[in-house]
Amino acid sequence: MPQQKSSNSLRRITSHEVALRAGVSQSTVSRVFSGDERLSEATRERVLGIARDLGYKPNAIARSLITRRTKIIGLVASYMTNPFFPVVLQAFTQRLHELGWRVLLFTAGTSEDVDELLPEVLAYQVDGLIIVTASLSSQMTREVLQRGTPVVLFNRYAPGSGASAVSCANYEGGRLVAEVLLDAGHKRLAYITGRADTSTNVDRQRGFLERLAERKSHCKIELGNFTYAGGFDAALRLLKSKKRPDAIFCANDITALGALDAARKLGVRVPDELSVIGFDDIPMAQWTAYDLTTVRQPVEEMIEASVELLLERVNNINLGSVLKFLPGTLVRRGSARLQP
Amino acid sequence: MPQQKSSNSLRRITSHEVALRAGVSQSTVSRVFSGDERLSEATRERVLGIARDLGYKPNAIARSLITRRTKIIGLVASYMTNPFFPVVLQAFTQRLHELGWRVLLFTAGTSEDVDELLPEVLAYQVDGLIIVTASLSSQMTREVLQRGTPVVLFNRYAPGSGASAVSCANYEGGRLVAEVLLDAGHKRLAYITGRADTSTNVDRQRGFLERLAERKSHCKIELGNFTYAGGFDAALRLLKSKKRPDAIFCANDITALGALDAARKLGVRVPDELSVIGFDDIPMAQWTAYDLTTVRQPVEEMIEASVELLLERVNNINLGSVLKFLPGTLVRRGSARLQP
DNA sequence: CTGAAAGCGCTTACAG
DNA sequence: CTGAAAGCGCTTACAG
Repeated sequence: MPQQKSSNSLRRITSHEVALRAGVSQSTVSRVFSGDERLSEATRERVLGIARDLGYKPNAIARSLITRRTKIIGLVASYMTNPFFPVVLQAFTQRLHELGWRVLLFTAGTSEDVDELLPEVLAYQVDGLIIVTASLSSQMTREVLQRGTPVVLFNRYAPGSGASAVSCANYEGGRLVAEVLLDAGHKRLAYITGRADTSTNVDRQRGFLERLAERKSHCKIELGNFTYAGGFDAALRLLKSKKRPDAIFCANDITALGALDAARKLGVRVPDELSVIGFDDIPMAQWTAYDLTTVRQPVEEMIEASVELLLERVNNINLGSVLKFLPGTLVRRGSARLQP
Repeated sequence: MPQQKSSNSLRRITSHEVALRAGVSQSTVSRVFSGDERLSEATRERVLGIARDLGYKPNAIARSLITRRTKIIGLVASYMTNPFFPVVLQAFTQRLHELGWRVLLFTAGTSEDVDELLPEVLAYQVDGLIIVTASLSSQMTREVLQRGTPVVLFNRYAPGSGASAVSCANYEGGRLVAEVLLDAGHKRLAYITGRADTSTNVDRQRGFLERLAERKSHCKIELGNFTYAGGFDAALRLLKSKKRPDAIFCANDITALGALDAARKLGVRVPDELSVIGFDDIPMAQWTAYDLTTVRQPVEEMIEASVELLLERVNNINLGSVLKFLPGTLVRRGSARLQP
């Protein structure tokens, strides 16, 4: 097949050309595609037919300029190494697409990156912003909200920032884990932390410790940093210590998988000698090598709630901010010895 | 803090307002931000200062309309359950951001979804398209290319479609695995397939089988579907059969992890009784529970090459399509008994 | 039910 | 070095 000449096929079709061929005004063509009611069936059909023939589709950029709505949501994500986030990302884009919105994606390593990147996102006039686990500086949050762009934080919250947020009820989740571990008679408890600057870690830890305290118990704490390697190393330290724990609660699943592999390496039998509980319920928690007992985040409901909160505020900028905490549920698998 | 009135802060600042305050024409403001050379330092500074005070940033949508360039790349991805793709996604957005491009994200389950979604992407006048592992129908590919939007396929290719593509040298990778397994004296080989309709699976399998045939060997084949569960079940079938294999090559890493867990469940010792080799080198391949020997895809180079191919074609639509295959490298870990 | 016209917020020849 | 003006491709009052 010879190299195809693209000279004429390159011309993007506009509503003017469709109008010309259909013998109507450009306004009429526009009305056909903007869902205007008052149009005779005849003209609508004719325009639609010609548009189809020509492969015409309205230019969303031009439409955005005049309507001052892009129908684009900016999605800022980080920590893609945690398998929880691809799942979340996928669910968000799926849901937003279903509702007719587009997603402009930003991934960031650090929160400074986010602050630098955000003006670029805003230049594209996104109608709203979803921040998945990346953290926004409170100053930037204020700026964004001030220009009338609603923000929803997912999996973290920042009270007083003006941003709405949807998160798992991490505090209650932490309490729940403390409860079931104590109920099952565990005596030497440990917690492997996530990043100290995240509300997820802070709340899970606080819930766990507070419930332990209420029941006159306590626990060792090791740093884990929300990573597999962090969990592995932390568990190694715990399991090699003189009074080895008989139960470890990990700040999230990926940490717990590391802890389980540490136990496996040391020959510590799970769950007979050691119970391990995580948080998230990522796909790997079900893998037979792990069979991880964990607190499941209600991802679907969290996504649904986030999108709803955001789109409400896109439509009505005057709505105040809302913090929403959805309860997690304990998923009992083989990595923890619990009462039935 | 009382509810803040947003009535006036909601007005988006335009170049007109900046011009007014700076006592210059709107054209001049525009020139400051479009990097026009011929401007006195004095006016440039003054405009910049006022813009900063007002929080002005050019509206990218308006700019896109007039320049007919959005600086947006559409990224279509699927199979987010395979940990390889989040890594790729992250790397792509990072790289494109560095170069000043934005990413409009589309995730799709099936290829029919992609075909349906694509016109929506195109409505936003994306300057180029990267398709990560999702498959585009050849008809849709043709349409996209015809309107002058270059396409790069990542991790698959479609010769004759007109789309450029970057992929790992999967065929050679398959041959390499055959070679090292035979060299180490393995006698009973098996291959666990991925999805039959993907070039990655087809090429890895063909390379593996052809090299085996050249060395007068052959292998069993089981269906794995590129998933953990698929790998697990396939390996279970293989390992329970009368003539149990002593080496399994898996179409990708996630499949191989399933296979390793199947071996673990049956008490088959790795690598003494069984060698397992994967393809990709996902983060989990390093986990101590797996320590997977695998063919590493040169992700960084592949991303770099894809972005380069794409942007070249964005700048010059007349460039022909190019298929690029980058060699993978064997990463020797503990899951296979190989010669040093 | 339909058209002419204004305008969204920019860039960029064209003059000077 | 700078300004006035046209125009990117739409939507949407305003008339009729």
